[in-house]
Amino acid sequence: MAPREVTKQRDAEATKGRILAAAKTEFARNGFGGARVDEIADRAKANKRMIYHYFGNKDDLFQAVLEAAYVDIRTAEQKLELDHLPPREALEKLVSFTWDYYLRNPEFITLVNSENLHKARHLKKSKVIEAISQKFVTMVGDLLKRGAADGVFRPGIDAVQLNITIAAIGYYYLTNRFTGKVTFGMDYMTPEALEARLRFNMDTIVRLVCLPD
Amino acid sequence: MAPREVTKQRDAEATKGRILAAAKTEFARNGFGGARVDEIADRAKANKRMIYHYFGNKDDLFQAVLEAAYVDIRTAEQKLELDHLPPREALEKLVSFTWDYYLRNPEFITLVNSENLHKARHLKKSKVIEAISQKFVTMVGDLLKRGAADGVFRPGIDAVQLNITIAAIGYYYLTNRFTGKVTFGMDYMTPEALEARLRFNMDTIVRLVCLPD
DNA sequence: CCCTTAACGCACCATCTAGTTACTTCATTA
DNA sequence: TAATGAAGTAACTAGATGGTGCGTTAAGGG
Repeated sequence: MAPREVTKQRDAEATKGRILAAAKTEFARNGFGGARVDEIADRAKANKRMIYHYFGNKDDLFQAVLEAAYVDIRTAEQKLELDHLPPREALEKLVSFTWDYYLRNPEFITLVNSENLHKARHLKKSKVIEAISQKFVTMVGDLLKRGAADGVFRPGIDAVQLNITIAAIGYYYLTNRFTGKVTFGMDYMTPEALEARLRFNMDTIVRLVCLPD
Repeated sequence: MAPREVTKQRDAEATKGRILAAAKTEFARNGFGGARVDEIADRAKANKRMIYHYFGNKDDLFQAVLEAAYVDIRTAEQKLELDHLPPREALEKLVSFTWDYYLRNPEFITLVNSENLHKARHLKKSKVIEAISQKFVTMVGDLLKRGAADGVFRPGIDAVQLNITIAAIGYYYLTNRFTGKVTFGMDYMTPEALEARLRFNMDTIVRLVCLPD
């Protein structure tokens, strides 16, 4: 008889998955220091002992969450297939993808912020991250070369600087929306505000990269 | 006989100042949650009791630190006197000032990050911040109007969006330099890297705002 | 020179928190 | 079906942490 997956009472993979998901939420909400292991256990409907059993300690759990988050965004980026599009459309797709990703995965931003507060001490230990990130830089570098060859992009643009800028103009807007609301008095998250920001960012990048026609 | 300021054994203002400075360092280094009140007391060479005497509790102390930080940057901005310069030079001055301020006041960035993690709950309670921030938006708005009237800036640029972008491209680079080093493999803080980033950012903003000549 | 006020210090508490010990229960397989 | 190992649980600990009670001492006015 086939194993009844549905009503399995003990399922290591499922428990690990629930812990990871709960940890992501808790770490994103409170940062590494502010996150509580007990809270993660409760949210995961798992016993705290299981966290230590599967992940070792709080630091290693955070590292696992962070690695998964990076793998997720880098994987999504690879699926963009920018080389199938004309340069300018590819550039625009990259800008709106980055924006949408941050919007749909708000945990990513907070996790990265927390990790930078700790000087990337978890990410440093990770081995998978560097390789997949390098592929992304290459992808954007290839796009820039192609656009320049086609005479639609300015030549000589640095791929890393451009990547940083595309990330920055979306990321900063979203992560600093709370203090931003106090200082500028505007709601950052209305559909109109979000749309206006994407338009502004698109304009910024196109003016930076494209040659006037 | 004149009071001997030097050898004063009890000095409320001086103690308050040392506590505030120590708190700024500790909060910036570890975030609100990670900061330790005992550590602040030690660093300030003050008794922990004094912190609660002068500032009430940890939250109120953080609020005081944050307010001081915002007052500092907004005051420095007001001293720029952008209206004494031709529009394009004024714009460039604003970009490099923002960059330099973040570089010289790394605590500012970390404090703001921590405050946003907590959804600006301290800044919200503050009364002084909104007013001085509004003055800054007005300053940039006036510059944009003047530049457009002079025919050197594109008309219709939103002052708040521009402010956010100028901040973003510097702020993001600096706050995410640790994870950035792991993912992109470059040292963000060498003099050459810093100079290259400022040049790139200047270019980004000029292309966004100025009309081609 | 005294006396009130405020700066300052010590020792302590209640609570929280990462991590552990010792145990029970289920699933698989020989 | 019995054995074995992994999944899961509850109660606990040691140390940290924000916050206080209460006593002491310096400063400055009268």
